[in-house]
Amino acid sequence: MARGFVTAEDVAKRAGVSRSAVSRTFTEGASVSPSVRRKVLKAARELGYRVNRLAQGLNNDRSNLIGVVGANLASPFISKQLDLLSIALLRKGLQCLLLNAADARKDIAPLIELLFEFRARAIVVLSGEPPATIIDQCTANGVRLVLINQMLERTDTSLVLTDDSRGADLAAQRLILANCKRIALVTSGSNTPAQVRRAAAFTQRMKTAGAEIVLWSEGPTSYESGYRAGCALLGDRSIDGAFCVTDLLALGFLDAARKEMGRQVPEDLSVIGFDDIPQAGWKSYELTTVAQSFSSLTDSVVAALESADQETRLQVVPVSMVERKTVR
Amino acid sequence: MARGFVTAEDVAKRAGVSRSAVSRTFTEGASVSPSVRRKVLKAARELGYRVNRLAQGLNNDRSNLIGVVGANLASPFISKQLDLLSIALLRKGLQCLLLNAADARKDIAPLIELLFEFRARAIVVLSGEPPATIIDQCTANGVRLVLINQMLERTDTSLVLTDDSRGADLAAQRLILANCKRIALVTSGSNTPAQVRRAAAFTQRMKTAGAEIVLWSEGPTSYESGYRAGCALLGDRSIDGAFCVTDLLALGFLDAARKEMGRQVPEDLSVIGFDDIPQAGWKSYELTTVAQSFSSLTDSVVAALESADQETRLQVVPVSMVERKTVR
DNA sequence: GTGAAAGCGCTAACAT
DNA sequence: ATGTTAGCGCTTTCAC
Repeated sequence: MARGFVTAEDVAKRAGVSRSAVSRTFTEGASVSPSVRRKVLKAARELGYRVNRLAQGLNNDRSNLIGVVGANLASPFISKQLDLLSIALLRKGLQCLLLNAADARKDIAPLIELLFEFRARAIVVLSGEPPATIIDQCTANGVRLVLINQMLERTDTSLVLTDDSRGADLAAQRLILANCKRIALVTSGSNTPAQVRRAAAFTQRMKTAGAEIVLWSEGPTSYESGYRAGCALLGDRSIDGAFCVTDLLALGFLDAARKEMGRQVPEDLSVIGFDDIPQAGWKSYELTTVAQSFSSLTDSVVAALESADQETRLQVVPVSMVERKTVR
Repeated sequence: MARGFVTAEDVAKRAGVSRSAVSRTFTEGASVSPSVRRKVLKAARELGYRVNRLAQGLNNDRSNLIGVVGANLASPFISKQLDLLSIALLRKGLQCLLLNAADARKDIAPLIELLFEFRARAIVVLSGEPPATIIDQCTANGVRLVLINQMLERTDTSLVLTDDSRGADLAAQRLILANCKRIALVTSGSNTPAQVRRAAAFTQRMKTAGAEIVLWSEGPTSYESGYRAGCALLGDRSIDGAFCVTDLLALGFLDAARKEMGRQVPEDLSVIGFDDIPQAGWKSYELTTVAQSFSSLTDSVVAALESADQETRLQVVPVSMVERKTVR
């Protein structure tokens, strides 16, 4: 015992009770008499006792770690999500084991297997989709899996989905209202399920409205990609509207339009984004965008984590149009 | 055994060896013959064996979890740091147990104690300063503590510090070079050690240069605070320069100057920030700022984590001026 | 309500 | 090099 951590046995000795009494005092809903309980608590406080979660977990064959895997943690959207989620988990007495999938992107399987080693209670996937075999293992081992904004249709995972189609539809309607005729649809080369859904719904709606669409889909989902899209597309002066599937793209696009291509927004170009990240509200942009509620997204994840049953819980988080100043 | 995890014993049986043989094959630098090793690996693969880190940790009295505690995870600066750090840790075979101090701010002690319960190998504090008693416990238990941008002077913790004074000095020099006479010094009401150091060094330098300083120090460290500062301060037309101790503040300040107070930047107002967050480079801002290298910051943290000795390792990460377009 | 004892899956002496 | 054994700190029957 090089390290000086106090054990339940130490506490038991000091309190003059058995070690099981100690265990019971720290176990929710175990039967201990008030007097024993008091003695134990006192001794524990004096000694600075803390349960060893490793031993606890070993015993129950599960920790109260929640595995969180995601990439792109520095992006405004993901970081906001992570911020809220980590707070919510802590409040629920759960801990957040964060695995950055930056290197793994395509294959988050090893990350999830690592989480198994820790006997994670549940796993939240912020971005990326795990292979089927991994999902099977989760189910087999009773590890609840919560996927955010993925496509997957299985009955044994929880899905939290933004209402992408509705959002894209809202954007389309607004652009039509602004009387746009020729519209840039800006997406990234990564084509995440969410982006695909947004683009599809938008295209659909525009088709029926009889507007023309110019599609751009290159590079990572970043400010720079949006900027590049703007520079490339806006040479065509007849483009009078744009829907960017992500605010980050929209912000870059906007800067290209104004700083590089001499466009007036919203006078001769209307732009709509998606997500409502904090920067969208900054005075230099005041981007009109489709907001997804960060807090209800987090709430949904937590609800999925807590739900007892193993069945699918498909939760869709609502969107709303936030009007600012980039649409006529 | 409701849950179907495979144990070392299962593997041992299948491979026809003892369970210690299994343990050894999965332990770095243990002596196993190639043939046994092969058999074990084969059996393990077939069975889908994964070591139980909980049991492993219980045995060694330490996990390979690195506790990361911080607040404000959604801010560009912190999220970038977290992104890099979580990647670096994963590469080193370490896991990141993330504790959001949003609720705890003042008192991160309970968070660190929680980390003790998990037998975290080391603790990285992204923001906030733990009380002395907690630091004692870390030392006593051999848990290395790495503090970022804090003030603390103790011999038993690792400190990673940005070269704030040098950075502030660089900013001051640049503003003097731009011939500014009356300068706004914008900081937040939270007055973190880093902010205090920057403000102090800046004031110092300006005093010797004979320039006037108008101090602002209110609200949280955010875009909005910077914006408010700009609106409040720039009514005074004689102010011709500004140093904001954080890019987020600078961006808000900049927007207030241009959008609200009718200032031309850099023509009649020079602005410098600190940090070089991604948004500082966006075309709407092109903020001249003092950059701290995110990657060397991360490298320093990892180095501190890995160093064998318990002694202080004060590492200062260098800064550099990045000239963009907000200073004359 | 309480204590004794078994066992969670693993690693590390200790023998062989 | 390999197997045997003894814990790591905890929870949970099982008697009382």
